[in-house]
Amino acid sequence: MTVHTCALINSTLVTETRGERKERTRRAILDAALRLCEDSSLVALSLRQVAKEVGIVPTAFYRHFDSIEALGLELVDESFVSLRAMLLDVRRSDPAFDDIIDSSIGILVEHVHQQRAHFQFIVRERAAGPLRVREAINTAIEQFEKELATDLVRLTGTTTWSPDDLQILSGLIVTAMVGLAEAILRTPDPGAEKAIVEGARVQLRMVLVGALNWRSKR
Amino acid sequence: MTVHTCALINSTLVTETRGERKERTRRAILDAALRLCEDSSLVALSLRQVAKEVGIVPTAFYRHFDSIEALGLELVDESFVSLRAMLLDVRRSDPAFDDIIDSSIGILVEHVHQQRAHFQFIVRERAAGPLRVREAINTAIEQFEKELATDLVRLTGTTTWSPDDLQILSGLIVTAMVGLAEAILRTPDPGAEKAIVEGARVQLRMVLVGALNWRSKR
DNA sequence: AGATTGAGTGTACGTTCGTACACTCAAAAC
DNA sequence: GTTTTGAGTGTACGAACGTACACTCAATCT
Repeated sequence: MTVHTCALINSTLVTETRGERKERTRRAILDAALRLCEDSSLVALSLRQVAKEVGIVPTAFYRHFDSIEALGLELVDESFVSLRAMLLDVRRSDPAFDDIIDSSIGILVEHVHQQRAHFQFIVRERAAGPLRVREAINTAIEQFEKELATDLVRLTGTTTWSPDDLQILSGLIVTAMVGLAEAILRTPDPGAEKAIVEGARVQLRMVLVGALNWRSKR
Repeated sequence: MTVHTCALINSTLVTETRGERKERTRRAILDAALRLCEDSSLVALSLRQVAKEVGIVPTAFYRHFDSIEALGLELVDESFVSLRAMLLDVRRSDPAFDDIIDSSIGILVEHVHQQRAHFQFIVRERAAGPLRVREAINTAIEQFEKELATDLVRLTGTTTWSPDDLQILSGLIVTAMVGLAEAILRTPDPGAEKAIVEGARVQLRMVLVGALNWRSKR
């Protein structure tokens, strides 16, 4: 004589397929992990903390990830989706030539604020995460450098620049932009942030001046 | 009827004052901590691990530090002694003008190898350490930027450069050099490292070209 | 309608954690 | 020579850790 209740799971009326439900929990785990390691690191994050935050029992974690490290790799992928969205924004906007810097930096700053947790995760785990996570992040950043290098070809024309030098310039720009993101993330005061962003603009202009006067191959 | 043995402590014949002995243990703790957090982070380092590594009982840790965080702050100070030694080397060497870059980078690379653990510690904990540790590291790096800025005055003459722009240029150079140190630390292969160092040289030259053609204040 | 599946449960384990407290015993102070 | 001091010991605790194992029970499959 089972009472056939219209089952109430997680305080939501269910017309949810099994897969949807699983995906929802999975998302909750990813979000909880991102939130919990915000002021420490993946390497100091325990499976039990995550489970408690999500509201599941510790062993249920394994239904979704093999380990915290595997979860971390997933977060890396997810974070770099944010970054790619940013790059698309940058490429889509097609400002006048001497506005490229201001425009790009503006987009970066906006994305850092909107995806603060993702950027913070990448910056932190790049230096301190589990080995595989660090590797994944650095591979992705190298990929960005290569893409930026090909973008630069379009801007400069390939005449005076060797591919090597383009790659190196690209690395310099990426380093500066990562540095800007880091600086923003560690600066809570909006006033100080404005100064930092302005400084980054000037830095990129300096690099641009250097680039325009550069002659490859010597 | 006490046997008056010539006491053997830590397998060393003792003619050690009490203070010396304490200092020795303290050093052992600092070294052990630096070694143990090499492939994780301070935030994942336990007092018990450190104690076991040193060969003392966990509670004895408190005779030297209040907490892992306090130990971390000490390691920051210690690490920056290494960095200051490097800066002294850079300033002491007084190469021909267009060798400044090569010379400075050479010194940096050498110090990164010789003080690998310290550099790695700073880079990792700057991003992922306990709040106070992160703050201490960033304060010290900002200090470096200011010092470099005053050094740059000597090189450029203050005529065409505003103080602000000098500070900004200094920040760019420091960012690039931190980036170089990070890249070296994550690159085990000496061949790949050579390419990275060469890239950094070119980057600095690009920045230098930009600087030479820069005109402050627009 | 009945059998299968699998996300989530509950209990239970051996470890490790930080820390409290009472101790030892040689160096340092008197 | 006696007292004091303090680095290091030893035990003991409750809490958190990862994980093994047997479970439930609704969605899905047949």
